[in-house]
Amino acid sequence: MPTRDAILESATRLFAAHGLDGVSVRDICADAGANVAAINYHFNGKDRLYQEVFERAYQAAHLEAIPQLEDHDSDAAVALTAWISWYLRRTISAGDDTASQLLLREAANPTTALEGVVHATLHPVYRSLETIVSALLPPSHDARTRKIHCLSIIGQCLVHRVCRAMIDRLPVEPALGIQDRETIATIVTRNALAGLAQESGEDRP
Amino acid sequence: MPTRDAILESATRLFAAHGLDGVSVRDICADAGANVAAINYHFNGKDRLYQEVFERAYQAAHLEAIPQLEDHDSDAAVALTAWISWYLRRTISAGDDTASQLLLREAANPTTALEGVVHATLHPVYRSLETIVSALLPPSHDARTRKIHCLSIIGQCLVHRVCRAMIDRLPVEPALGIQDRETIATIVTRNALAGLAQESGEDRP
DNA sequence: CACGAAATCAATCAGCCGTTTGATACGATT
DNA sequence: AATCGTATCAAACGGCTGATTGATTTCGTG
Repeated sequence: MPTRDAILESATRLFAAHGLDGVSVRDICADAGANVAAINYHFNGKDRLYQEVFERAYQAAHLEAIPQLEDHDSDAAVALTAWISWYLRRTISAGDDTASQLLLREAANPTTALEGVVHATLHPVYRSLETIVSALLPPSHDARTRKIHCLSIIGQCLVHRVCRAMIDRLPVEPALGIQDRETIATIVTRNALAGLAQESGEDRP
Repeated sequence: MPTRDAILESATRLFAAHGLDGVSVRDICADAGANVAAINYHFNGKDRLYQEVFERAYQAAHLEAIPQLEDHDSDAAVALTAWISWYLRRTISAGDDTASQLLLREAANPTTALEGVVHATLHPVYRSLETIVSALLPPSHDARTRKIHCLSIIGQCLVHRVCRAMIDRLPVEPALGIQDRETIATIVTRNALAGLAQESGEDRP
C-alpha cells in the first residue's frame, strides 16, 4: 500500500516537527500526494493515525538491543558504562530524531498513545538500568534510593535532548553536539559510579 | 483593568494545561467571563497574549533569589547544596506549576517568546550554577567539561518534572513526590560533588 | 473478458478558528 | 450638560478544521 505508507512517512515527519495540533490532515495528504479522504480510509481518523505514528516511531527506534547486566559478565560498572553509552546514542543522534521529538511532545501533552509506549518500550529500558544500579548499591538499599539514582542517570542523558531548545539559546560556549557524546558519556558514568559508591561507603554525619 | 487581568489569569491556566494550539480564544474568554473581542482589544491577538502569559509566568516564578557563591562565604560545596535545593524547590512544587508546564511546552515547540525568557531568566540561573561548579573544578578545567557538569546537575533535577508523564506511567514503586524532594536533593548533591571531585583527583588510565 | 473488492477522487458537510466591525455603555474632564 | 477616550458587547467575517459522501478508477481473480 504505497499511499498508506506515504501517509505514515509524511505524518511522522510532520507530527514530530509541529505536533498533533500543528498539522492538519490536508497538510499530511498534500505532503504524501494523497487525497484528503485517504487518512480516514486507511486509518479511521487523524487521532488513530497519530497513535500508529507514535507507536511505530518507538518500535523503529528500538533496533539496537538494550544492554543487560548479564551481557557484561555481571560486572555492573562495565554494564553501566555500556548502558549510558547506549542510551546517549539513542538520545543524541545525528539523523532521525522523530521518536524523541514525539516523546517530548507527549511529555508536555500526554495522549492515550503514551501509555502503550511506556509499557512496551520505556519500561524494559528502565528495568535494565535498574538491574545494573541495584548491583552497584549495597544489598540493603531501599527502592526509593534506587529509583532516584536511576532517574538521575536518565536525567543527565536526557537533558541534552529535552532542553536543547533552551541550551541552544543560552549564550554559553562551547555548543555541545554529537561530537561530544563520548565525553558526556564519560562524565555521566563517573558521576553515577561515584554517587552510587557513596551509598555503601562512609557513614554520613 | 479587571477584564485584562481575568483574561491573563485564565489564559495562563489554560495555556499551561492544554498548550497554545489546544485552547481557543473563545475558551479563554468564556473562562474569564469576557467578550471574545476582549483579547484582541487588550492584547492585539492570541499570539501576543501567549507571549505576555509566558513572560509573566517566568517573572512570577522568580521571586526567591538565586543562590550565589558569594552568599555562602565562597564555600562552593555549601553553595552547590543550596543551589540544588533551591532549583528542586522550583522544579518540584506542590501548587502552581504553570511556569514549568509552559516551559516544557516551549521545549517541545519553541515560539519566539522563548528567546526572551532564556536570556532574562534562564541565563542568570545557569550562570550562578556555573560559578559554583567552576569553584569545584580544578583551575585548569576546560569550558566543555564545566558545561557538561552543569547540565548534568540541571538534568538530575529536571528529569523529575520533565519526565513526570512517563515516570507516573511506569509501574515502578515507590511513586516519588514532593515529600521526597529533600532525599532527591541529597542524592543529586552527592552525585555532583563526587563527580566534580573526580575531575581534580586521580589520574585516569 | 467480466466481476467485485479495494482504492482513489472531487465535492461537500457542519463546525470551529482568530479577528473585525460598528454600536453601545461607562466615567472622567471641560 | 456636553464631550471625550476607554471599555464592553453581539454579530458577523472569511478561512480552515476533520470527516463524509457517492461516484469513479484500479486491479487481482475467476
